[in-house]
Amino acid sequence: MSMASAKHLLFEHLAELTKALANSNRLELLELLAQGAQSVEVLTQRTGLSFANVSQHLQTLKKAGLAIGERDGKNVRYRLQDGPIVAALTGLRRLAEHNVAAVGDVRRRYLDDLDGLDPISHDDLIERMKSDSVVLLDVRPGDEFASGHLPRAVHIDVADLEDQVARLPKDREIVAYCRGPYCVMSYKAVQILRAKGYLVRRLEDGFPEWKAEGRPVESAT
Amino acid sequence: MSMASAKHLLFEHLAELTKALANSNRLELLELLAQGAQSVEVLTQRTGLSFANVSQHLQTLKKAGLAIGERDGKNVRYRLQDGPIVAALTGLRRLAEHNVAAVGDVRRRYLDDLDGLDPISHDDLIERMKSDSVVLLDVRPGDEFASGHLPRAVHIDVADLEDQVARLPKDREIVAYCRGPYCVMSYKAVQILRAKGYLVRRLEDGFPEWKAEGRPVESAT
DNA sequence: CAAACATTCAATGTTGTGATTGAATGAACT
DNA sequence: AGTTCATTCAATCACAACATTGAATGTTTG
Repeated sequence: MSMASAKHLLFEHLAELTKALANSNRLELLELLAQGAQSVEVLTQRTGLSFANVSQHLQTLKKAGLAIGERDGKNVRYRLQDGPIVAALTGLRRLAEHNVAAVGDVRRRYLDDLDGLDPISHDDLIERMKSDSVVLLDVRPGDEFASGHLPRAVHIDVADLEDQVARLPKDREIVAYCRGPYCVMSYKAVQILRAKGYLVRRLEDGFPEWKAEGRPVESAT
Repeated sequence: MSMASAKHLLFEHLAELTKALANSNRLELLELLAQGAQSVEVLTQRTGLSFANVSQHLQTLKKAGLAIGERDGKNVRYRLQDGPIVAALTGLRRLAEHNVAAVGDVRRRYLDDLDGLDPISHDDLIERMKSDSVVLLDVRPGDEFASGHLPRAVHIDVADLEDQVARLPKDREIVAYCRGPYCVMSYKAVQILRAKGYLVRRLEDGFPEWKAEGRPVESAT
């Protein structure tokens, strides 16, 4: 094999991997898998696709080395393969936001406008955590919180936030987070809390991105 | 437009962008464009594809907002659009090296074995540059060096290295770099120099990646 | 062992992508 | 103005990707 063809082979492999990512349904599945392992059934419900179609896309992801399926009783639970998958997706997302005007637009229109304040960056949060000057609020569903969350985060499902708002202090800033940059739950939480007079901001991105950067996380015991 | 469909639209856009990347020929073109602006003719020569085919792929890249074509006299010169394109590609490349065993293999077999020493990281190089304890060696063709290079880098085309080796000091470590992680020129340079008793290592990745990270560069005047 | 269930497989039709060809454009030079 | 050259466009064909359907597999439960 000549040097030139080896190089060409490399691009072929890279293209093959990229093709596995280049489908809106698979991107959505990957975002869901980034929250934690899920059965095909749950993924079918959340995406609204047909059962067989979800299974087929999962096979594609598996072949590309992006996802793993493991039998768990009657179900097969899929999860992300280890590795820099979330980092690569974040790179693509940033590129899309920069280059495709529509992407930035959609996000601004539907999400940022709900907020109005800049989200807090990961680095800034680390600083604030050192001085213990913030309270972290995880507003994802309970099972996702259980499978991993930011250190010392308080968990209140966004659906229960109105009722349980008293668990949060008013004298410290609250940083809310959820699944990722397109997840609306933390936006909603900010809305609710701000209406009640809390000092609250969103965390940039969400839990999967935080974890992918190798930052500290903890799991329910 | 409901919230759910907005989210779906987002994945659609993201998939569209990713599709533009998901082709080996376009990935190769992007790598070439990352070196600097090129005419269609030159790109045709370097890739070995047909003229019309290259043009067609370039249109695809343009539509996706990845490349720009500008008339320059008789020729149209294409270059990368501004933005985090190289960063996104680096993310994909790292993912491929991690997940697709063959990619790492090919690279090791054809490149790393030529070297044997770990490349120096960008952060480490910044440190070494502060103390002025290294000499940077740019072994790319002259025009690419002219359109941008690392600060105070010495330029010797790898083809002229044997002849001009005397321009390099033997009492300081040399760090050679070229186009990127799959570029063989810096490997070759290391081979040549090491055979002559120089203390030399490769820089991790190459010029486009360095620049994309926002690290200091300079251009010929 | 049979029934129920979750998942995968195989076959099909439709649509999209990539390469090739030759014609069309449009700037520069004579 | 007409010729030359680089590039793009339009038409075509082969082939791969996607969603759908219904049948097949394999696991738990009674």
